[in-house]
Amino acid sequence: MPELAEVEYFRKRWNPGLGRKVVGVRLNPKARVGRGVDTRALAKALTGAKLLESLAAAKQMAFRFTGGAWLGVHLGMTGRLEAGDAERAPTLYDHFQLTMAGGRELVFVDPRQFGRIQFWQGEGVPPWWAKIPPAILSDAFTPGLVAAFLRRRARTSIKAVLLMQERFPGIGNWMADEVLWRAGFHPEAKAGAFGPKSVRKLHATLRTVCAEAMAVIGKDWSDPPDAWLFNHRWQDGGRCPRAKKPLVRAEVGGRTTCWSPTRQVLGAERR
DNA sequence: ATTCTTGTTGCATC
DNA sequence: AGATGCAACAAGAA
Repeated sequence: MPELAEVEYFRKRWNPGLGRKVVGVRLNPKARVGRGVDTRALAKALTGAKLLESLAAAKQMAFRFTGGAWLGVHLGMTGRLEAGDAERAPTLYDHFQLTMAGGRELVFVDPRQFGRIQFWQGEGVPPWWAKIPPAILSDAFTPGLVAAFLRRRARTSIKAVLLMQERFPGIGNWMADEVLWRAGFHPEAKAGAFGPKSVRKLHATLRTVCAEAMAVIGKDWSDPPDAWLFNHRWQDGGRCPRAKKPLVRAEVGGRTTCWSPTRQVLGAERR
């Protein structure tokens, strides 16, 4: 589920822990979400440390603690963050949990366990945080970067290319479809076929969709307006909110993809 | 019972 | 060497 804006939403769900000290760390040792993590070092560093701030970028979150300790969280497909008190009923999938001074519990829940946690301690920011590519909403994300990337992935469908985190951090399946639908490009168009005008259109639409998603979903998980593709893409018999014609669903780039055949026509990308 | 899934990675192949 | 495609991971939902 979690793409750019959902991740920002979940980041804030741990806000009740800000400024508080960790009094307990629990990682389900059998859970895959802890793969590759030095559990003992993590527990040692976080116990007694104070949570100073949280950050979100792409589909990644970072929680910074005193002592130069950082906890990274990636939600995978089904992960979520929750906060509660001692009254909170545990779920089968509470794989990682921080108990904070005052009794607040910060929990990472993830049934499918495609998500994971990371840990780092030292000066500056963790390497896995520093290497996240420039955000789509940042000045560093330019049409030139998009054009160069599309050239390199020339023979791949634009749908699959938009899902590549190394250039489009935070874009997931629904956002990719939303962008292509709004910009009027067929998901199976080859990335190499995009002309300069189409690259600029794609770049601008990426920014718009990210900004609107952050304002609506990232803010408080409000329901997106019906003018978005989002509300129609999974309904059987769903109709394009602009063309009012039936939407199509098919697998493109290995993922279920939804588009409006009257608005998204192969060839439009050549301009 | 079967097929589906808003993500990523590692590996085989081109 | 770099690009491309796909199975695998796990488990709930329809």
